[in-house]
Amino acid sequence: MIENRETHKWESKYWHPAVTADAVVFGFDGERLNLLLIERGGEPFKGAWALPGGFIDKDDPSAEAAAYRELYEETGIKDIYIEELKTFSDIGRDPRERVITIAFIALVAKNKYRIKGGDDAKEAKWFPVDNLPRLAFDHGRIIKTALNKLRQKAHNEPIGIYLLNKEFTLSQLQSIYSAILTPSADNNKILNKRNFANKMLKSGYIIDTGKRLTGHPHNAAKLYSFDEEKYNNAKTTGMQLML
Amino acid sequence: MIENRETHKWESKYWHPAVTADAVVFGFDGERLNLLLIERGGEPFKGAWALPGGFIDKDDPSAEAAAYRELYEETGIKDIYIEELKTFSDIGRDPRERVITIAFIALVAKNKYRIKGGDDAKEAKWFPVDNLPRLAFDHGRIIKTALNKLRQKAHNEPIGIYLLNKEFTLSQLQSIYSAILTPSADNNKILNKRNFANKMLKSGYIIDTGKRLTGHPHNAAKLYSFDEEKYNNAKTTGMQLML
DNA sequence: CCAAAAGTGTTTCCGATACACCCATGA
DNA sequence: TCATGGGTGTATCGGAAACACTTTTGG
Repeated sequence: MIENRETHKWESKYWHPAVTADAVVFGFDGERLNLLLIERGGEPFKGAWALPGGFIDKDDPSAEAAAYRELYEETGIKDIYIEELKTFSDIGRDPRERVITIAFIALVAKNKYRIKGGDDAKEAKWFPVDNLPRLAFDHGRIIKTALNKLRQKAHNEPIGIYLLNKEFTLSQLQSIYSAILTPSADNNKILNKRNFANKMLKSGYIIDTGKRLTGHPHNAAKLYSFDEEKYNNAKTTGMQLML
Repeated sequence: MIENRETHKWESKYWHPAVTADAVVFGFDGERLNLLLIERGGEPFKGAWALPGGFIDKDDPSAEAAAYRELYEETGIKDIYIEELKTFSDIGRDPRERVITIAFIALVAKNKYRIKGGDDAKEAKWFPVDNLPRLAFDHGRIIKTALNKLRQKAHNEPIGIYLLNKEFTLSQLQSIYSAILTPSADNNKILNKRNFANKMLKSGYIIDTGKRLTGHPHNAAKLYSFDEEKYNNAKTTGMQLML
């Protein structure tokens, strides 16, 4: 959110609302699913934490581009997976004026970035999804919606990929799925190492790089990468992709 | 879209765009998937066909409510399944001014309504999805997106239900899935009567009403209904719902 | 030498699929 | 009586799940 922009004026037959683009940014710390939030410096909800985002500018090419821009300005994160979640348009979401929010889900390889406070020196910080601070506006509801969608998607799409580095081990991938699906019943199915590996490798777009990850007191794990092209083919051909 | 509203004025630090709520309304004529469109009476795109919808009013409780209201005003349809699809926010979507559109998918039991022209006497009409007229704005793109999502959802959710009356036969339901999934490869799987029936009945939320549909030169088909409560339970418990 | 986690072979079992056949009805 | 579509029993096959065992490495 850039301050000190000149004032905008309108006159129209139709009402024009304020519109923001906010992102629910998920990361993975190796054990739990995390969420990137920004501490609010001013009223309303001063001191509470909010989703990265802000008002769409008339020069933003699209809402998605706005979410991307805001995220970069506020946290320095870019080059990530981003996808629309849902709009939130109820009356009373913001005490100042009516605001329509277009919410996005973003998936980041968390360790790839050292989060810095944004341009305006507000603090950005990762929180485990099961231990969130006080949230501003209706962002708690947005996060809940995002979590549901993420869990849903985990069944059909290889989203875990986007939370890891380009090269990853199967157990890293598996622990992500555990973290995402934890409250769900079908936990046990995934927990089996053997079956998880089978499913991933059979899919055809998890590629063995030949490299291995060393440095722990046990067998060196194989490093895999994700073949996006093969995945896209599979996606347009048939279905039944993940777990 | 109600005309003759008083003029709105603003002044704000942030830009405020015009926002519409449009619905991609699907129906089923017993054979093919249909789409409800409205002929445009004025410029731009005069004579082309557009999705039902219009500008969100400041009194609409939400974007979804606005889509619902517009649909009712323009076609008389209400009490239907409606769900958000995606927003479309590119520059240049509307030649007059920048417009952000929140698009919805609606599913209707087509034969339940006799479509009348709306308040403003514009014509509303059903078209088979594979034979659409000239479309206004970027509505062709929106429809394409909606079709993809519908096909996607058909695999995981019992959406076919919403295109039929409260009571329906299994073959009606099956022909809907054929119509939705037609271009897809896994057509053959569904085409088998036996397996389709098995899958539906095993799910637990397709209930035999005990009644039967007579009047054709063959066996009277059983009428089923959809148990929404059981479905919602199944949904929150596990997954793997449909085809 | 042990603990911890990687990696892989194999059996079992259930569910999806395919096929087949009978039934009811109106023309 | 016949064409049409509804309804249902069941054998087969493949893939998911469960289990078990070996391997590697740092402490």
